[in-house]
Amino acid sequence: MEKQYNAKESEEKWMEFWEKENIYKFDANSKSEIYSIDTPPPTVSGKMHLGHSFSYSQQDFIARFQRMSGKNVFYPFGTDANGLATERMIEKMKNVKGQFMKRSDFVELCLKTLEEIRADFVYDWKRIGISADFNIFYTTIDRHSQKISQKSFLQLYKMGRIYKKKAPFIWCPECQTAIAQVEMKDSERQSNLVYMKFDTTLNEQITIATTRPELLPSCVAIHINPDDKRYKKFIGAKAIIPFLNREVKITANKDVDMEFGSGIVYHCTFGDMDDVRWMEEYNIEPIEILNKNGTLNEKAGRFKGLYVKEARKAVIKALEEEKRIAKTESIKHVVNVHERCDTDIEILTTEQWFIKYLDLKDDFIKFGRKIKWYPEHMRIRYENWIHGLKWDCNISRQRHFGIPIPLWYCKKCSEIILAEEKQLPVDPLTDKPLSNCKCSSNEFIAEKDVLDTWATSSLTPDIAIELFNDKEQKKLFPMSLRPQAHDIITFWLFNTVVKSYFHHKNIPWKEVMISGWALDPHGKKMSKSKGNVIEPREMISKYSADALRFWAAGSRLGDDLPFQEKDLVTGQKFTTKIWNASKFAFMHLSDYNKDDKENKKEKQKEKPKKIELMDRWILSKISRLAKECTENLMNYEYSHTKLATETFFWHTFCDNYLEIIKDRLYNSEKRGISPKISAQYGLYHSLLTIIKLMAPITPFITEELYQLYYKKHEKIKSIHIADWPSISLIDENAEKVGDFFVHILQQVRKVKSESNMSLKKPIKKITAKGRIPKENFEEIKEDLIATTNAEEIVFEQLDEKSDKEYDAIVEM
RNA sequence: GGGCCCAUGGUCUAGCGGCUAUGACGUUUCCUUCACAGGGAGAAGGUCCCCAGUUCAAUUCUGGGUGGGCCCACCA
Repeated sequence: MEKQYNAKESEEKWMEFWEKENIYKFDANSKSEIYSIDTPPPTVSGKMHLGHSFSYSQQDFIARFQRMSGKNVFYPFGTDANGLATERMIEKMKNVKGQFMKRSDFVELCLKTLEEIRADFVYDWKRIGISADFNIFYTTIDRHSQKISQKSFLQLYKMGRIYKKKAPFIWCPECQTAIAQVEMKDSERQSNLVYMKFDTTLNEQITIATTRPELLPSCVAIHINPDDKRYKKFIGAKAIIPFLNREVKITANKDVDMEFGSGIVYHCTFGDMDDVRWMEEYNIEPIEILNKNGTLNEKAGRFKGLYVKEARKAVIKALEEEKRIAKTESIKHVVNVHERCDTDIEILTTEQWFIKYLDLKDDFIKFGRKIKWYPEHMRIRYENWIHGLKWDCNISRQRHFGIPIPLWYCKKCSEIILAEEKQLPVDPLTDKPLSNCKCSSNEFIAEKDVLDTWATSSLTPDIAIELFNDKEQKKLFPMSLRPQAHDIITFWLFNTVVKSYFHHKNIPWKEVMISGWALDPHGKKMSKSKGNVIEPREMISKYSADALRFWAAGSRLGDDLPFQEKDLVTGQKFTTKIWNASKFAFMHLSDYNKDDKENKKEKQKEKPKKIELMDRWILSKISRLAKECTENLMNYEYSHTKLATETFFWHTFCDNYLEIIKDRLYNSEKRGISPKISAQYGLYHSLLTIIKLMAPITPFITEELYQLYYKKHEKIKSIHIADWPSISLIDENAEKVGDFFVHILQQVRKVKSESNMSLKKPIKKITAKGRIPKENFEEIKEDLIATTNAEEIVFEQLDEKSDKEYDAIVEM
């Protein structure tokens, strides 16, 4: 055994070993209970970040625990390669523009490129020890996923849940596609609030403040709060739009904030979703002036052809020329931008596909309550989101790369012709329907839109399960667990419940575990723009994957944890310590079974006839520990397992137990062979239990130690498929006596330390006082003399009146 | 504006109606050739955010406040 543990070498070795030996392979034919995990497929655009290593480690603790507990773990791995994020990455990598290419060519390029980078991307997950079965692999864009996603679309269509509608929706002029609510993010910026003067039919001007003067040609009404005494008189009159000399109504609207700007709102097409709502409420016709690429159209009159930002300047200039600007204020405000490209979003009326689901809010909440949430309070976020839903789910995107919406339109009668399930996956642009239209026409127009990423990612349980045959599928659904972080409860989790509701009339998983986030050292979110991003690869090469996982086990499930590099040192120290302790143990266990011939016939061949009291003590203590850890892990409380095992290992096992048994191990000629075998027995089982309890958290070092010694006795190929410890050797009296031992030992150490003595220095006499039976004291006396290095120890029984449980008088 | 979570020695964290409040990092004194100096034995360091209530008893339960984080909505 090497003097020092080489984490890098060892971790790479075992990572390859696990893969080669198929340690984590799912056995579809096994009769064991299945534990299935619907893992988040990480987005391939970009490297693994620290947040990933945090939450994936946490789910892996559970996967490994369940596997060792005898479950047949179904743990597929997928990547999310669908959607805009990927499209943009490929465009950048290959220096192309999707919109100038034939769709099929572009998609082919994307698929090819993804194939090139996949191994490198997935490597990160393997490297931190994720115990998924990487052979059960999917990407959300492969043919298999396309088929399932399109099938889902067709089924929903036939259920009457899908409709196409022309409606104002959030639009990104840069990507030129509709986007979802969740794809927007806030961007705070400095803008000018321009106070514009409009003429009115009352022959008195009104002043309106806006940050978007360029929308002026699209103004359809002016809104004033009826409670506003300043402007009340204008209600019912008309305002005249500058440059266009168009009259618009001035209406009463209670939604108007009298405090903001001048207290008057000009209602445009469309400044925000309020404008859309008001349009319906007041039955006003929109005047759309924006093209899909963000330029103004002919309805904008003299501003036609300008991009929004240019138009803003031009309108302000024109207003100035007519002396219509009262003042300009510089304000800080928040605008919505597309999270992928940081472009200001607009609201445009386009034709989009929707899933109708607003009527099912109550059912979704009911389903949410059928799932067991860890931690429980995360369910409230889910319900909150559902309560706040205002629109049906938009699922169409006007992009090249994505899963095509599987239908055509009849050229003659405009009838919709759906693809048939047997022809999936289908691309309407290159494929044709299998039969003619009812009107007997065989000419079709392809639907060009593709499905939004979430329309597919919400099917990950189906995608994974449908890789198997019908019989196996039944065993796999609903899945046991959905692990993920809390930020995507509102879309990925929610959308998956929705799809499962429609397709299975059932919840997709029985339990969900929601991880927190890895934050920067000051408790702030990590982001590229703040420059506070920590690279897991760097941390792994500097410390180790085990150290990183050890850190990830340090906070309760659901809690965010600020990352501090020094915490990785703790994990690293742990691996060193357990390496050294094992080195010691294996040295003393090398002759263990050999010396034990007399018992070899029996089943428990290595069990000695008499187990010494202090060995019964450690075995009893560790039995309790194992039980506690098992219960904790059943409830996803891996942090308790880590803390309890770590503390036990370091203090109870290393500082005390190893010191106590040294004499019996080293000096068997003096102490006898039987006490030595007893110590070996205690050592063998307590260390093995510790290694097993830590195996889910630090899989590499524990595998290394298992392979070095235990494998030849335990005969199982890897510790990660060995049995979870169910050791049950509780001995209350041994615990009581052992605790007495430890207290006396501590007392002696304290006295020595306080007088600056070496712990090895002999002492004359110890008077050990306690409440244990005298005969038990005799049993531990020799160990106690050896461990404390005392010449003489006398025992005194403490009586009932004493306020102390233990006491020791040390004479030097 | 709405919701959720969190608040414990300098830093991070465990915990619980009653114990001297857990552990790690850091600080500090000493020890150490026999697994480990990336170690061991000690020490110092806390009004368990504030206020009120429930209780024989509150760091723990309830209400209010303050501060932080996240999600959602709004932002003319």
